[in-house]
Amino acid sequence: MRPMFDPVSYAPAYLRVSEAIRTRILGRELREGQVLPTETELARQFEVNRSTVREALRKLESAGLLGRRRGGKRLIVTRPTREAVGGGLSQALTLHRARVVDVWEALQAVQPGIASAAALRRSPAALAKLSACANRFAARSGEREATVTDVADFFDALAEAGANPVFHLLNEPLLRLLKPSLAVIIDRVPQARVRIGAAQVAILAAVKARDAKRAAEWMTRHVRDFRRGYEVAGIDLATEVGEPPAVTSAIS
Amino acid sequence: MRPMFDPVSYAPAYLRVSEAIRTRILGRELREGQVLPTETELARQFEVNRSTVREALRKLESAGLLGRRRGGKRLIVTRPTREAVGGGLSQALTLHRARVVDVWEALQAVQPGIASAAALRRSPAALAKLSACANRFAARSGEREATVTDVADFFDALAEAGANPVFHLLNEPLLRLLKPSLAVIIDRVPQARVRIGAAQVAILAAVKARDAKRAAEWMTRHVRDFRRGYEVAGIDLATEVGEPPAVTSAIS
DNA sequence: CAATATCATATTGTCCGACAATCGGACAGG
DNA sequence: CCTGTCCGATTGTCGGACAATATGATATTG
Repeated sequence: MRPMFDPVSYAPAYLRVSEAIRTRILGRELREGQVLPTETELARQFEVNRSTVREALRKLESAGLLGRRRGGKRLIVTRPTREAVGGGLSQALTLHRARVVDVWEALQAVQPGIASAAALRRSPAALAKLSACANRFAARSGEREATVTDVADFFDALAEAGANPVFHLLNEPLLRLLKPSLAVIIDRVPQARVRIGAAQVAILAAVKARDAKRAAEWMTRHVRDFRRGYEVAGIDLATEVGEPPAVTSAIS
Repeated sequence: MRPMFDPVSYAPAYLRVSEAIRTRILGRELREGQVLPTETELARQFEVNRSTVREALRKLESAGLLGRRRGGKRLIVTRPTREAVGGGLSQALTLHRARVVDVWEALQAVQPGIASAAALRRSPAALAKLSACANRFAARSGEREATVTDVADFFDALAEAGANPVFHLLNEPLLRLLKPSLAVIIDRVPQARVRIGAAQVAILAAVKARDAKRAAEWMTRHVRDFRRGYEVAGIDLATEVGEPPAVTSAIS
């Protein structure tokens, strides 16, 4: 039978406090960079104990809505960094048992769109950055990890060039999850570097020429190449992605 | 000049504790559904105060890694729900000043891929669910909000049919951000319902026939239609998306 | 015996007060 | 201008306390 009443809702104080602050931030009443009142002051205003305020603050901190300047003591209003968002998302994807092939499929869907957005809207500055990424990759030899980073940077610069925050944010977790398997490809597929380099050059040229269609086409090929790379490298596509443990930020 | 030293790192105890627990969860040592030790016990094990443990727990709670059964007292290990992840992401996108057109562009890139994944891999059950969504939409009249939900449900069911957790997770925030503007379209564009309904039928047929190409094509048209809808409805594409304030979960 | 009411205990949510570490800024001296 | 010194403000952490209630065991009843 359909329940006659909804369950009565109750939220502990630390939640109400964090929601109150969150609402202010989302509503732009608290603007980015602004320093939050001190914990004692917040406790006074909300009429709760400082411990309660602190629990609320930890939630917002973890959501990336609050942060602090390096070495700073006071909390300031921030917007979630791409890294933070990407970390959360890739964490979630890991727990949802996403597989290498799932990530690849998503890349296949998203990247061509990103490439054409970049071609349409790239600024000279963004183009320069993209170009720098491609050059850095081309000049690299050996150094597996750095090479992987170069590839990711290229994708990232491309997303940035598209001037679409949605693309830029969605891209981050995908790249993060791509990296480990990409490292294996770089290691085991001799021609990988050459093919990636060629694709980057072609995409760069298309973006430079503001040719969205060609940028998307090359990107499609580029991503398809990764799949080929998985096969040649002998990576099981059904491998679950998982960030290497202890990659997170806290240090002793 | 390049700094000679890296900044010395220090992490407060509540962070170290939360990272320790997070690592255990990510490493599957703590499995989903498992109840966490009590706060007192954790405090004993980590050799910190209970207040400190609680701050750590709030962080993990906020990340969606811990939760509790409805009305429950003890914390249990959970994986971030799609809603939680989507909420965080759309919050971030709001603060990054994503515009309607940005979300639309992302949909345009992602949805065709989702549609073809669905066509390739849909199970009979998923197909039935998708079909039910389409029917519900078709039967709906008036009720703007419910109609919008129907549309989102269709997209969601499609993503689910694709059996790709990446798509499914990425889809949620996009839909969430789409909704407000979609509501306006439904309100102001008379032919919107008919066109959406027709697209759903066509996509459904393609998915049923396992015709990935056709599913993607229809989806492309479908999404393009939304853009047309924005124009007809007079929605400024540069409007920033923003969730309606106070939509969050906490109640007095 | 199954279902239910009763009760004791464990656990969480919240408060209070305290203190060390350190950040931020003022201030003085070279 | 850079450096060293001081002080107050603020955070991180602790210990203890208590009310409310979820949990699990036990007694009661049909």
